[in-house]
Amino acid sequence: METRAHIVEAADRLFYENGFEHTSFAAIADAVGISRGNFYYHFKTKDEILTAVLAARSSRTREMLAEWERDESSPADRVRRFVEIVVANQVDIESYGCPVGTLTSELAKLGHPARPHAVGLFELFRTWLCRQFEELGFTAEADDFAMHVLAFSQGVAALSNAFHDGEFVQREVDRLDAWLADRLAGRSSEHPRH
Amino acid sequence: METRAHIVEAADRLFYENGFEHTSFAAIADAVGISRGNFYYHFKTKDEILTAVLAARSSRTREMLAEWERDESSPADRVRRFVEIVVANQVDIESYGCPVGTLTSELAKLGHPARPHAVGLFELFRTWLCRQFEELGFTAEADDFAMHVLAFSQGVAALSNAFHDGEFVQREVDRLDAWLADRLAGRSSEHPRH
DNA sequence: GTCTATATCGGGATAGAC
DNA sequence: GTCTATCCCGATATAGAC
Repeated sequence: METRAHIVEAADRLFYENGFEHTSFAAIADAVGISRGNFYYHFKTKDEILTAVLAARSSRTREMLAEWERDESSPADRVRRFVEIVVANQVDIESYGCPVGTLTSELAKLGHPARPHAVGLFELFRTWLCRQFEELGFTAEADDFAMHVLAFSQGVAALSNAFHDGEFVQREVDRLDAWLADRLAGRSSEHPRH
Repeated sequence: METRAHIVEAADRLFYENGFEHTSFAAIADAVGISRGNFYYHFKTKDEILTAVLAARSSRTREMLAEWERDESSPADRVRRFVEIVVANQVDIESYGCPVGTLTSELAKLGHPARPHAVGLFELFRTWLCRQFEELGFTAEADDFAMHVLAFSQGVAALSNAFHDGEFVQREVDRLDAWLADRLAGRSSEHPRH
């Protein structure tokens, strides 16, 4: 039982670092410390383990978003918390890019049936961000703003991965924070709080 | 002689659509209409053809940027021309993402020695955009602005690939155009807007 | 320059012993 | 549940004929 969780954990990391297709069963088995034969007792096909990894990432993401919702009292701070990911995960992103974006892109090129499942990870962030903006009073623009923040994260991650430039990342974070502050400033004049 | 060019052309397209690692020699040979054996007369290793594809993309990009410089008289229009790529190439981007971003990301995960060569494609756009902003009078912020526009393109491409949403793309293009207009309006003023 | 045939290797997947 | 041994296939790469 515990072995299965170990496999998913190792595969999750290897898929992120080396890509889904490039990661062999041997590499996963090696990382866990079991034989290839034993591996097949837990997962019959490579797609099966991909499904398990996606499910694990999905529940981990849900937990993280719920945690942010508990930690940060204001929706604006929650959005800022999301924006900060590119700084908090900077080391990994510089080496391997965004876990969601790179996997979605790879599965798209492979024409893999699990692609929508990977897009579902994007949707978790999208709807969560959307809700934050709705709570801030942006009923009409909430999804537009959510997608804008999501696009920010993907753009910064892609170039952080290409150029390894921490100052660029910080400048973009500051820029988005300023954009957010502008939205909030414009809103309170037209839609005063409570 | 012409066969070599055909191979590079086919490989370029297949690397973009299906990814570098996923593309087999057989698939390239098939697309060109030659046998696998003949293939090795022109390219000895897979890395060799990748180098040729990167060189082809590099010269094609240089030509495109030079063309934009001839077509558009003002630097601002040239930047807008770049921004419009995500609309002009929307169909391909929805299916395969950005050719530069996805290849750079894949080579990073593979730990491939040609990765810096792929990053060089980003640098072509970066320095070109930087020069446009310099010509607009932004000496200090030119590279910052260039990277911001580049990040925009990567973010939009990634989410366009994930969600296939043309309206999102247009909204982001409009948003960046507005940002650019603000920069241009504030440039000669002492109190620039955000 | 182009072909067919083939060597070699790695990875996904299975069988069966313990 | 875990192991070793093995099958099978696809992919890189080579040899040599035409």
